[in-house]
Amino acid sequence: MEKVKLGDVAKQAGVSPTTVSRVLNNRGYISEETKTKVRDAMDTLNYFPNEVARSLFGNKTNLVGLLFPNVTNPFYGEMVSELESILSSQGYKALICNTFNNEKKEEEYLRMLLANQVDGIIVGSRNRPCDIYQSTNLPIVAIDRFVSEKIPIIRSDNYTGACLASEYLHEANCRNIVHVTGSTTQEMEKGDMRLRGYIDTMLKLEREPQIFQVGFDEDDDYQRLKVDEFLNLNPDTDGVFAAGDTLAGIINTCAKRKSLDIEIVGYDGTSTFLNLCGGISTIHQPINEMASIAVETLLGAISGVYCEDNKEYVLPVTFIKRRY
Amino acid sequence: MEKVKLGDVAKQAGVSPTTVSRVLNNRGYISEETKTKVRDAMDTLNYFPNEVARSLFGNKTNLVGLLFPNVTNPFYGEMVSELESILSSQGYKALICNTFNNEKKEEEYLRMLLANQVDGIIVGSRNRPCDIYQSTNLPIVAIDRFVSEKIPIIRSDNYTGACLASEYLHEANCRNIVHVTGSTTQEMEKGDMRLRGYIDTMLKLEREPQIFQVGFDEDDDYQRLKVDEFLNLNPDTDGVFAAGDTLAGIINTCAKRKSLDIEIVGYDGTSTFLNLCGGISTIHQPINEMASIAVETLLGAISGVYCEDNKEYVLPVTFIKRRY
DNA sequence: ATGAAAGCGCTAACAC
DNA sequence: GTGTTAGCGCTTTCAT
Repeated sequence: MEKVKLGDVAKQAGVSPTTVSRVLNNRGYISEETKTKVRDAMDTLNYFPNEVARSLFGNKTNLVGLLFPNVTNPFYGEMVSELESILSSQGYKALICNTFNNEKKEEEYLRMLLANQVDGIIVGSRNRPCDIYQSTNLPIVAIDRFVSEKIPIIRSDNYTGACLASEYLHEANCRNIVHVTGSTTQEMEKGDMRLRGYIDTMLKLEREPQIFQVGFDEDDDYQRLKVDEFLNLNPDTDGVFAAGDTLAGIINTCAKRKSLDIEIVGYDGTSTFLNLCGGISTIHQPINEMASIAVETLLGAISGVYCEDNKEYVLPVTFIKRRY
Repeated sequence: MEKVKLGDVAKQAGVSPTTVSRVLNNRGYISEETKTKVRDAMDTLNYFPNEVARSLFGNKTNLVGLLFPNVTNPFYGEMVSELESILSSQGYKALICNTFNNEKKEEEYLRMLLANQVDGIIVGSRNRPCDIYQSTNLPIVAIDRFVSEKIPIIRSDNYTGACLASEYLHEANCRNIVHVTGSTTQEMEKGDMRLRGYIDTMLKLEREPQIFQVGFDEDDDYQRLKVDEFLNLNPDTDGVFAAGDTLAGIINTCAKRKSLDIEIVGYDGTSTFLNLCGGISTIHQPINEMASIAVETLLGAISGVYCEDNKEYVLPVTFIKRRY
């Protein structure tokens, strides 16, 4: 049961390879007669073309690299799922890469993707971008992350989302509102619009911002430990704006175990979170729209559409209130 | 900034393409002198080999197809994440395919994967297997699903897991224990060991099994609706073994909204679930081990290791008790 | 120890 | 309308 190739079909149909190729691609003029002859041959031999050979010739693989921290995180999971679905509907295939926010891994993956001649990349890793991004002119778009001037960003309105969350907690009469975030370095803080939105809102309300940082690269158990520790030291906390839903869930569990009643607002609003975590409010990012725009922008770039420098697509978020 | 190819390196180094290829692959005898000459040329030109061309020649792509319902589901998300990580560490790349349990989609993806010359496939879709599986002899392994005699299965011990869950609910003094499952067809019920474990346990305890089926292909909102309806009709339900954690979460939310106190046990035990859903017990599947074995088995098959017919790897589960 | 030439499976000029 | 030929970028016999 050897692999059937174009030449075999040609022989079977009694024509030249070129003719078979023409039938395959619907190019040039071919008589209906030979067309059916070739099609029959294909059917009986159960032929399908070798995409690797086609890619080599055409310099086009229809392959897109998806570079994200980890599909285990529901936000990235849903994003990747949606991206793949859209890409697939457009005839593209998705290579998945879990970077775990590791610069080194990201770099390796990038090399791999380039070597495999992907037509484009969608990147959502959150580590410092590596140098390769500067030296390639492969079409790339980024999700909620700055990579380089040339690479357009698709993100939700983090600042407004944070304001909504903070205002809600204020209006819910929380007395000690804390923002729990993954950001840990100065550099990250600078670009962290969720943090900025929180701080600005608190200041506007003439309240003191209170930030608690858990490393977002740390594993869940470590985060749980840190949160636990924090709540022990600050048992009067009664309002939390968490920078992500997973963190919100962890905080919720810790609070419940201590019988603390804390009003929590998360960020992301994935369907997984909405299903699993009924009692927690959140800021919903429009993942589907973000994915749509990301793919559209990428495929545009692939087909040569010029994209201005520092382009950003900022999509609106919505507050989802839930208290069972 | 054209793409650098092997020939360019050869020219730069003043040697033949063959020599460059030899250096690249560490084959044959080459003097240290030319080796460094070639390496320098590669460096200055920033050369990396075109994997598509290599694949075409070598008839090996190092590509593996991952065919799963949807990475949005935390179980598949973590499974795919883990599979990709392991594959990547072994020099393989992962093509992700979300089938949404759609037979037609699965078939399209399969064709696509075959056309793209993947070296193997790991499949976790739950629909009826399509015919292609019979006609190919590409290495394939399945996660918790029968595809064909030739295709080994890796699964957790669904039967024992269901027994553990049911026994727990019994011992927790639940008076009305219901099993909520996605299975809807007779065919599915037959192979559904979680269902069987539940029924057998109930009978052993001389209790009446009570099954409630929500379509597992339906979207979340529909499931929520069905569960809601069920709880309206059966408000005395105080114990539920849910066939999956997502379902468990949905049931939990519905119950809380009705202020019903229901002891729930889910199935999967993903880290996402454990993070987001603090109060619900579950049966934990060893996803990492399953992924390990799946990849090991697949790579074995790829390198020609024979695998007996109807091979099954059944991994032990653990009960995780949680009530905040 | 190195190079020339053929070929992986497919496509596109260019002929006829 | 259809076939002949060359070539995508790389690897590998087979010479030398």
